[in-house]
Amino acid sequence: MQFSGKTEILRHSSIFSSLHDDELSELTNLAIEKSFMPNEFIFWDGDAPEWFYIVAKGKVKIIKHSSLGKEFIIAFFGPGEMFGEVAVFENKPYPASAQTVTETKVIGIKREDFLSFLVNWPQVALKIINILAGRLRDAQSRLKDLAGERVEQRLASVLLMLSAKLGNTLPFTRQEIADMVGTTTETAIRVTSHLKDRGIIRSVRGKVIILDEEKLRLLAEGPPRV
Amino acid sequence: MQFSGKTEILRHSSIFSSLHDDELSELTNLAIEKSFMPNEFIFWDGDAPEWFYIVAKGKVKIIKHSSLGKEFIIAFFGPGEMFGEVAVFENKPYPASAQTVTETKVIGIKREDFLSFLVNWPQVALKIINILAGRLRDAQSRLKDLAGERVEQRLASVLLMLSAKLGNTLPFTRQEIADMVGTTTETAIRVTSHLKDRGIIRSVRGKVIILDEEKLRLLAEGPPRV
DNA sequence: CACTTTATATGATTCAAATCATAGTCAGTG
DNA sequence: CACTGACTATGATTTGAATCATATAAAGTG
Repeated sequence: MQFSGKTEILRHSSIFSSLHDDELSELTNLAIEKSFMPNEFIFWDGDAPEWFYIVAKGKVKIIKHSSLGKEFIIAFFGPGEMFGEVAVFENKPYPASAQTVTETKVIGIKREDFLSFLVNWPQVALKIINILAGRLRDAQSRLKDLAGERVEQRLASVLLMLSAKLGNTLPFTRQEIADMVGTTTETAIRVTSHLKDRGIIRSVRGKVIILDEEKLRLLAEGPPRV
Repeated sequence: MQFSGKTEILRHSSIFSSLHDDELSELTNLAIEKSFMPNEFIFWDGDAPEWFYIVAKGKVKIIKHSSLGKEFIIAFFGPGEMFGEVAVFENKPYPASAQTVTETKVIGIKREDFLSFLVNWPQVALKIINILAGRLRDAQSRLKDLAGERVEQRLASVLLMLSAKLGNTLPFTRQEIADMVGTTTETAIRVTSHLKDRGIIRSVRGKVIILDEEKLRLLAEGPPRV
């Protein structure tokens, strides 16, 4: 049996890792590979939910635009992570847009093919439930932050959430951080500068390096009770 | 075969409606009923995820508190709706608290029992995926609103979301609306008064009645392009 | 039925963050 | 290697909404 790159990618994805070779090759037959340049859109908010995706290579951001055009970043996804699933499982238009950040390859599976496959593989369904639950947890935590916390706290929370996933070096510009935190670029710069002055982070062009996770956590958890 | 109230509740719940009598009675054996007075807590943010719940009667709100104690309402759930699922599926502490609003009865199923049951009933798993996807869609839409829209728009969005589920008469106080919108009670009162003056809603103590859904939708979708 | 509590209402003041403005710096490109 | 666009930086000003302060009205409660 010979495996293409597609199979290997699926094997290492978060939701299909429990499948064995023959199941994987069945799935591979349903999957196609697509390549994108940086900043290309994979789908737009409102498009019909034709495809379910898994990132093979690169980085994808899921975004929504406010009524005035301001961008809000819901999530970044890297190799092995699924996206587009909300639309596919509900059979409603994509609720957000997916745009590449770097040069990116994705695996796409047609909605109906994926759903039929899912019926026969309950353990994949359970894995998906697990991932959706995690994403819901994150979303609810961010909702609370956006509704009730100050920018500095929210920014600290976002940095912590990212570092839990990516480690201490976070490859994001202040603009991207602002769009995740729900603030402006200027304010994100001011706040990160302040964190830098206090020795909590180090800041390079296009990167933020967390130096003192403990202090950051204190910040995220509440205002300093002076 | 005789069915208790529990069975009938499960039969009419969103996730178990596809099950047949013997499956339902199997499930009923795992389920217990609990009753709560108004404003009682069913679980607290941070508790161990022992139980998965379905509302049998009454109304439950899922809330998170900001670092300063401000309450944010993630959702209200009524008869037939599940809650506590995020914690159960992730096997991590509940990410929010569940508090009754009215006198309430719930059906509880032990985490392990429910997960074992789920393994054997893929169609229930698929239904859960569907519901989680819907909740994630809502959460992401609210994230965008909180990050980028003004209070009036956010409030309009929340009213629309509620009316899609509950009809034109919304049984919530301004305080509850404020806690869903992510604003203060005073501001929620000011904004709803303004909507009332414009004939978009009617406002009674503890209730908001939507009169002009179309105008409300325009408000929610963007600032009037003057 | 007096009394307390909860909900609605509205004005005055403050404040965090957005907006507006300008400038320096680094990276990639022809 | 000059040039252009993206990124970081910082000051000045404005503003939407929070906060603080009262007041009235409706709903429970002993």
